[in-house]
Amino acid sequence: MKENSIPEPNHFLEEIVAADLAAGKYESILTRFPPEPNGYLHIGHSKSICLNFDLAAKYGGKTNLRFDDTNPSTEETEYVESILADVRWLGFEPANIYYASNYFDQLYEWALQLIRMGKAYVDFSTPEEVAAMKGTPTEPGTPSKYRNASVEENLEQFERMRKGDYPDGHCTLRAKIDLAAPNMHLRDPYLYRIKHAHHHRTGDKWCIYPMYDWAHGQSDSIENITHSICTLEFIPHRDLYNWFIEQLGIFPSKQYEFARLNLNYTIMSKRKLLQLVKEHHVSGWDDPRMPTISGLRRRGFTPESIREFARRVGVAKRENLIEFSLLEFCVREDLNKRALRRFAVLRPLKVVVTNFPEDQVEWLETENNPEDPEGGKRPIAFARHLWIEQDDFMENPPPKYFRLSPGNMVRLKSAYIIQCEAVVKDDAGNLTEVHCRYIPESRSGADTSGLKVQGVIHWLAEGHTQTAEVRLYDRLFQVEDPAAEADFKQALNPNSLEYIPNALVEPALHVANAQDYFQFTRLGYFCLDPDSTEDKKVFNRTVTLKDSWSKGQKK
RNA sequence: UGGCCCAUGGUGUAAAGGUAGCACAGCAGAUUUUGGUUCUGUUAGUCUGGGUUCGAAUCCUCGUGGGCCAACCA
Repeated sequence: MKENSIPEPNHFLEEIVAADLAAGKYESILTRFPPEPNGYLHIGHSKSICLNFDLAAKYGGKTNLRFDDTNPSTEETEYVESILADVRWLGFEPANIYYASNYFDQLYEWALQLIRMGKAYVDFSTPEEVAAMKGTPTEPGTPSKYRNASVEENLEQFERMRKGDYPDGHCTLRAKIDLAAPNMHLRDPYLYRIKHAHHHRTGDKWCIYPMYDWAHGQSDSIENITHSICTLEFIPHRDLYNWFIEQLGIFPSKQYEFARLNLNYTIMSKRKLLQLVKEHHVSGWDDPRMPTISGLRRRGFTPESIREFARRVGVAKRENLIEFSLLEFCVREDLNKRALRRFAVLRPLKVVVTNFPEDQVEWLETENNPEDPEGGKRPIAFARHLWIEQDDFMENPPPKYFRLSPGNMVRLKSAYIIQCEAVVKDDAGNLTEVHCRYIPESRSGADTSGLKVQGVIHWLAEGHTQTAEVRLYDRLFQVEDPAAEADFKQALNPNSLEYIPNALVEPALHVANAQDYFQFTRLGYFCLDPDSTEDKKVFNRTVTLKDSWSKGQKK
């Protein structure tokens, strides 16, 4: 690649790649996304996925997906499948799909090599003993009594570990590095532990499994990964990463670290997300309130909006807590352009148009998407009996209330202007009907009435509706940073989900497909939930529309 | 009190010794048959103290604040 063809970098990792390319250090770059298949991917992972794939694509390289499956007790095939599906849904296709477990044989050979070099030993100390012998950050560690066993002895014991002569936890293989190192990770780290567990890929072939540090850098090296990008908490591991590669004399992959994504009002810990699932605080990993990719997908977020979000949050090394409103902005921006407009009345209030004939239906039309000139129009029925949103009528309105109230006029979108003449209440004093007259000369597109009204509301004609269930979501937690709470579950928002079992929607929604994105006019963006049946559709609210009215009211 | 990483408006992120910019959020206005969209304007920032320099967000340094590290997790 010629120097003048190297794209302009936009963040420090791109600068590193651009500089490496300019210096001729690599002909092309290779990155990897290395999830552990012990849970579903979340929005934080999407930052890492976009970073790795986009970085490689921008600089003419490729990206592998590698499952970091070195711990059989927490990993499952279900997670492998969901991760791959999520990566693809986001719009990325890995150059290769690999597993760290593919390299178990090689890793084992390298462990033997390290033992022969006198740089690894089998230790029969208990975890507590090892912890004590590690010292503290200010005091050096003390050597284990097994540290100076002969190469032959270590080879023999490691072979017995591998053969299954010992129960779980009986001993470990440790690297012999530096017990006085200020970096605690260099104080003779564990390489292998015994786990008589069934592995999702290798089955029962092994009863010893490599630790992260022993597996990760070498896996990168085997694949010739040039830039191994991980999060900040792995910074102290970098010395170890380099040490192993140097000792083995293998391809020198390099590790770089960036700050992971944090989103306010939610959590990113897979452990905690698993807890929410297992304890049924949510319906599953794909509950639309979850920050998982599958949850966001079910909620109605588009892959494009998530990629745009990942681009906008930037890449740097300082800790951050991104505002949820940025994600909302990204999805609204995308959905505004593509979502089909439809009328839906969530909480119906009956309107009787007193001067419209009882048995007549007038067919009007309204646009499918005002942002899309090619979007076309659809017919809507107008009749004497209508439904409007309860929120769109107030008997005693505050100042600047533009909707319907006694004596006031409002435009029924794409139809007529109506004026409220009377309200009807039941014996208990509850509002049951609003009586209005319509202005025949005010028909949309043919308005000769000369009237100016400020409010425009959505509506449906009685008998020309379908009943649907609508699910409204709010933030899952009521505090900005639930992870900082003593008990994050105490911070759960009890009102994060509201069911509206009998909302009215226009008949056109009967043919809604799972991949459709809708805007229920004036209410927000919605999508079809997989819980839908032929008889009853279920819609999820992705996000509300921006609402400068209710915002002003709350003040 | 060992080592490492970090510090720019409310939130993110640029500025590689030379006018502190952009986005989101906020506020105000214009347009609008979605109180949406679009457009315009606007509020608000270099953690503190020293030093180097003609000139410091940037380099050095004393602090301060935040984060990470002593799992048979990744």
